Amino acid sequence: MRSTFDLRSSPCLPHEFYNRPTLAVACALLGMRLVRLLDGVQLGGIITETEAYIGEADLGCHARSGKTRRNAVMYGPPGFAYVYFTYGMHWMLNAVTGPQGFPAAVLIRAIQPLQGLEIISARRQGRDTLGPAKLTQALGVDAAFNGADLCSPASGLWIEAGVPVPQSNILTGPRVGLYTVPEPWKSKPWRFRTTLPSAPPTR
DNA sequence: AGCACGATGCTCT
DNA sequence: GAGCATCGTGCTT
Repeated sequence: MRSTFDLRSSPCLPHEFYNRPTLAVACALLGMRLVRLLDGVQLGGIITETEAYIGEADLGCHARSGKTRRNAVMYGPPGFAYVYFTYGMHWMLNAVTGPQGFPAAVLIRAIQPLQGLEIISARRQGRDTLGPAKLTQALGVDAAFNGADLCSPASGLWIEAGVPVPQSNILTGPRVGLYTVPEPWKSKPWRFRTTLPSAPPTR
């Protein structure tokens, strides 16, 4: 039984994990474990839904109009958090992917809570964590984490290896909420979901 | 179970 | 000044 946190071998996925085509990373992140160290307690869960946003050519991506102050982190090295604010109240968490200089990221849309269940439930007032703004609220992720290193526990927010998700358990579909984005970008099947590990409800 | 809508503020043109 | 990579409530089937 392992009851203590092993500081000698970092449990985090390495930066190279993210230095791959964004679609590959979006798939590979399913089943991985997102962890937030909040007030000395680990809150975390299995990533069950992601979306890919790929380069300036992708008109659904925030980089569609080039580099700005908001999206600058996406142009940086892979394995860092791109966190932005939207709809006047919600924070969104992305993992930057691909080589430095190429603006791309994976939006983490849902987790199934695994660690710190009571705190997560309290922060969510008993409601679910299936949704990009819901999970950031559950874990306490906000502007302070824009640019955070997802490959180091020192950042307080990282991603570890989790449970393997076979290809047959991955569902794809169009990305959510891109109402005014022109085709073909609006319909690209760049949303990925899994029903593992224990069949959370879909939304 | 599914729609309609209001909340609320930052970013970029 | 417009447009958001959303959520929760409340109302209708």
